[in-house]
Amino acid sequence: MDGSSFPLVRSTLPEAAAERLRTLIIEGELAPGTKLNERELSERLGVSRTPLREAFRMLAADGLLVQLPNRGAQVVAMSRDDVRDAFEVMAALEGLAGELAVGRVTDAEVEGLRALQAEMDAAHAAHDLPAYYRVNREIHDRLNAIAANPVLANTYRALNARLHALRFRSNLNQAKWDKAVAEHRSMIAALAARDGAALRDLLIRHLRAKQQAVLASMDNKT
Amino acid sequence: MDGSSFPLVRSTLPEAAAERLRTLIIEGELAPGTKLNERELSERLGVSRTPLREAFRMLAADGLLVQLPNRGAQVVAMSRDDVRDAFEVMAALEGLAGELAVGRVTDAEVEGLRALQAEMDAAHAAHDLPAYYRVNREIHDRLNAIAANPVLANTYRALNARLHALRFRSNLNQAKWDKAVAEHRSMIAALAARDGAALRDLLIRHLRAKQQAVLASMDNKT
DNA sequence: CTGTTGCATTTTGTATACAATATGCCAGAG
DNA sequence: CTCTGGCATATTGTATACAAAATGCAACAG
Repeated sequence: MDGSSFPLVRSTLPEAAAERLRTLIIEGELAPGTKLNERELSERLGVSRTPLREAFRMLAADGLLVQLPNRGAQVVAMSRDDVRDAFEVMAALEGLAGELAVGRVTDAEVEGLRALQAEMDAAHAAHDLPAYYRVNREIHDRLNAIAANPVLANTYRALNARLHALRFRSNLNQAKWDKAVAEHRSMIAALAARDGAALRDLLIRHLRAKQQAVLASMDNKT
Repeated sequence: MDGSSFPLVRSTLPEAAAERLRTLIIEGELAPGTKLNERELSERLGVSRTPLREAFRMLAADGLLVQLPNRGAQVVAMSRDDVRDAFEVMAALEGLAGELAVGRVTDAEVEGLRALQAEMDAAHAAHDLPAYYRVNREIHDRLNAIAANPVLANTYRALNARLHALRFRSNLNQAKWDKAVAEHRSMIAALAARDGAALRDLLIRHLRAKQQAVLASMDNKT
C-alpha cells in the first residue's frame, strides 16, 4: 500500500471549469440558447476569466457551446436537423463499436455483460429508473471499452455529451422501457455469438428509438 | 454589388493562431513530439500568450496537441495503434458520408463530380501531383457536402487533420496512383448509380489503401 | 563514481489591467 | 410616431503581471 507508485491526479482550472459547465448544461441549468456572461460565471465558479475562457474553448470543441467573435459564448440549442445529424453519426460510431467489439471480446467480458444485463432486468422489474439508467450507461461504456479504439470512444463521448442533455429530458414510458430492455438482451446475445452484423443492426435500431424519443420531446417543447 | 449585405468576416487571435499552428504541424515544421514553448511561439506568431493558450485548447480538442497540467502542450506523435484507430473511425465516417450522399445527391452534383474526375485524369496524365492532390481533396470535400451532415463533416475534419500530417509525408508511387485514380472513377460511378453499399465499400477500401501507405511510411521512419 | 539537496531560472497557470467592441438608452430630427 | 446619432456602460478580447510548478545545474555526501 505504498503511495509512491500512485501519481497524484493533476488538473487545471480550465478543465475543472469545463467539467462543471458541462454538468450545468446537461442538467439544463444553463439552458439551450443561454448567453454566458464571463464576469458572472467567473464569480459563480470562483475562477478568473482566463481559465474560464479556456474552458469555453473546450466546450465549444465538443459542440456544447458556440462562440462568435466579440459576442461571447452561447449554449448550443440543437435544432431537429442537428439532432438528426448527430444521431446519424452516432449510429455509424455505435455500429462500428459493435463490429469491433465482436472481434475483440473475451468470454469473461461477455459474462460481465450478462451480469450487467441481469442488473438491468432487476432494475426494470423493480421500476427503478435511476438504476436502469446507470446500468444502461455502464453497458454502453463496457461495449466501447471492448471495442478498444480510443479515437472512437473520444469521438463518441463528445457527440454523446451534446445529446445527453436532450436525452436527459426525454421520456421513457413503460412500453419503450420494456422494448429497450429486450433490445439490450438481444445485443448481448449477438455479441456473445460474435455476430457483428446483427449487433451493428441492433445498436443502430436502439439508437433510432432514442432519436425518436428525443425528437418527440422536442415537439412537446415547441 | 452592394457590400451592405456582405458581413465582414470576423476572427479572433486564438482562431488565427490555431490555424497557423495547424499548418505548421501538418507541414511537419512542428514535428510530432515537439514541446511547444509558449513564450517562443507567442513571439513567433506575434500574439500574447493568452490567445495562444486558447489556440492550444482548440488544437488539443482536435487531437493535434496533447496538454498535460504544468507541462505545457506537445505535438501528438501518433503511434501505429493511433493510426489504426483513427482510420477505423474515418472508415465508418466515410462510409456513412457515402451512404448519405447517395440518398441526397442531385444530377447536377453528379455532373460536377464527373468534371472533377476529368480534372483528376488530366492531372494524372500530366504527372502533376500537386494538382492531383488538390482535386482529390475537392472530390472528397464535395462528397461530404452532398452528405449534408455538418456534424459528420466537422467530426471528419478534426480526425482528418490528425492524419493529414502523416498522409502529407507518405509516398505515392505510380502503381498506387493509377489505382487511386481508378478508385475515384468507380466511386463517382457508384454515386451516379445511387448505389450506397457499393460507394460505401469503395470509400472504405480506398481509405484502407491510404492507411497502408501511412503505416508503411511510419515503418520507414522507425 | 552516484545520488541527493539547494537554489536560480524558466515555464506554465492564473489573475488583473487595458483595449476594443457591443449594447442600451436618450435626445433630436423629420 | 420612427429613425438616427451620440454617449455611457457593459462585455469580450488581449496584454501584462504575479504566482506556482518544473527544470537544470552545482555542490556536497557517501
